[in-house]
Parts: sequence; structure tokens; C-alpha cells
Amino acid sequence: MKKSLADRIEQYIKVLIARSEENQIIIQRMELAETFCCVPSQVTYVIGTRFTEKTGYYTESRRGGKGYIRISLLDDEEAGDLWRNDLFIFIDSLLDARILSKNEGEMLKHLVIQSTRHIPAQQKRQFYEDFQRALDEFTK
Amino acid sequence: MKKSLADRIEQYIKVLIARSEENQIIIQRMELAETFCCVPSQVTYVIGTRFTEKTGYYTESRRGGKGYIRISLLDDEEAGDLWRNDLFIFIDSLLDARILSKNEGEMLKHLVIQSTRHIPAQQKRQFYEDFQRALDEFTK
DNA sequence: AAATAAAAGTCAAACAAGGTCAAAGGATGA
DNA sequence: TCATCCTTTGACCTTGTTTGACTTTTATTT
Repeated sequence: MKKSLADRIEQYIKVLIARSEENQIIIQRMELAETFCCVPSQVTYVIGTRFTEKTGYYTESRRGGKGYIRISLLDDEEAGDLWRNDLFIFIDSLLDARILSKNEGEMLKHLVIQSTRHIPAQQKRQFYEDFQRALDEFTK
Repeated sequence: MKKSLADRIEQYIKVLIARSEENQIIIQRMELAETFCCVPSQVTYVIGTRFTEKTGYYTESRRGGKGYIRISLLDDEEAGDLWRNDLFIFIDSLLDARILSKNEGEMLKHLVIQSTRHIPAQQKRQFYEDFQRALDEFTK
């Protein structure tokens, strides 16, 4: 399968992070754009879609001379919780919309918390995501 | 009996999967449509009718540039899933006992199926077990 | 301090997929 | 023949990618 440019840049960055000591890298947007022969905003796009809090990353940057972008991989604990929080907010929204009853909402939250106890943190994120999508599907 | 276009596309995909290493293929809808000189939505139709959970397949897709459709053949472990059946029997018992509504039962089954899609088979057993215990706790 | 240069950010347009849905066409069985 | 179910098609929708013109911020030079 042919990968999109965005996919390739994403992979490249992930390899760099994996090879790094501190699970974080500092890059220059222009430099990376040159490496991939694309416009700089393409890099911004990749970072904005693939390296977000919800995908488990945190970024900082500075403009101007000697500007840079720092991308750090959040540890699993932080990342997983973000997703769970998001899922719970979604459940609450279904409650507000009267699509779920109060009891059902509480049940789901209980089930989510208890049934993921033994799932490794890394996979929890995926679970929360899948769970939310499934819930969305079902209540549509 | 003359085979319909849908049948031929189905066959074609199944051959591709059989020949693949991982029992899964990634195709482009447009490409396949061109191969069979039909409209792209014909491919969607075939996938929607022939490659479903019930027939033992699982599909994912992505839109946009370099989009694709991935079709995977579930192995017996995933398809049969005895432990999941146990959980479903438990859910049914709650239904019989009027502790859960029909809709709630269906929702839970849907959530269980969909949200464990990316959990490795090995860890699913533990998940079902935890899920059942949590459900038991909550409904007591 | 002001001007300049060197970054990164924003945003919207153009493009490139796949998804949906309903209408029309065909096959099959009573 | 008629009803029903499966198939085929196409118009329109949604999502994801790529590009570039323009803006903002920061460091450096004058």
C-alpha cells in the first residue's frame, strides 16, 4: 500500500523519538520540510493530526530565529487518562441528551474502569477510542 | 448459473486474502472498481454484504488522499471466542431476570465486540472476565 | 531602538479518496 | 404474474491531504 506523505513524515518522527534518550525530539520545521521536499505547513499538518494529546504526545515550539518544535511522547499513564476522560465526557453528553439514563451512564463508567484493570496502559488508549466509537455507533 | 458481478468481486477478494501472508489485504476501492469496470460503490456493497463480522471478516478504512480499505479474515479464535460467549450468556441471564433491558443487553454486546477489536486474543479472556465481574457487581 | 531576517503559525482552497442512500434493474419463487 | 429480495448505478456527502499566500513571533544586525 502506498503511504501518503503525511504518513511517511509521521513515521520518520516516530523513529526519531524511539531512538531518542528522553522520548522527545527537537526539530526545525523547515529542515524537516526540506528532507521531505514539501512545504513547511505540511509538517505543521502532520504534527497537528498525529502528535496530539489524544495520540499521546505533547508539543511546544518557538518562532523566529533559532526556532524549533519539540515533540515529547507522554508516558502511558497520562495518555490513557486523557482518553478515558474524553470517553466519560462523551457519556455525559449522551446523558444530557437523554439518550442514556443516569443508571446506564454510571454502569458504563463502572464497566470501563473495572474491565480495563488488567489491560496494559499502551492498549488502553485504543480501547477507550474503540469503546467510544462503538457507543457512538450504537446510539446513533 | 451465471455469477453476478458482486459474486466475482467477492471471489477475487477472497483469493487475494488467501494468498496473503497475514490473512488480510489492503485495497483501494477505486482501483478495484476499475479492475471490474464498475462504480466504486459496488465495492462498498460487496464488502458490506460479504465481508462482515457475521461472515468472519473485519474491515477498516480511511478516506481522503491515499485512502484504503483493509479486510481481515478473523481466525477461529477471534471468530468463535468461547469466553465471550460465556459473557454473553451472563448478559442474557440478566435480561431474563429483567435486570437489563433488551436495548441495554444489545448495547453491551455491541460494546464488548467492538471495543475489543484491537485487544490481542491472549488478553481478551482477562477482559471478559473483568467485564463480567464488573457487570455482576454493578447489577447486584 | 529600529530595521531586518529567520523562523513557526494560520487558514482556506484544491484535490483525493471512501461512504451513503435511494432509485432502478433483475432474478427467483409462489 | 406478482411480490420480494438481491444487485447495480449514480448523485451527493464526509473525511483526509497537499499547497501556498499571508501573519506573527523572535533573534540579530545596524
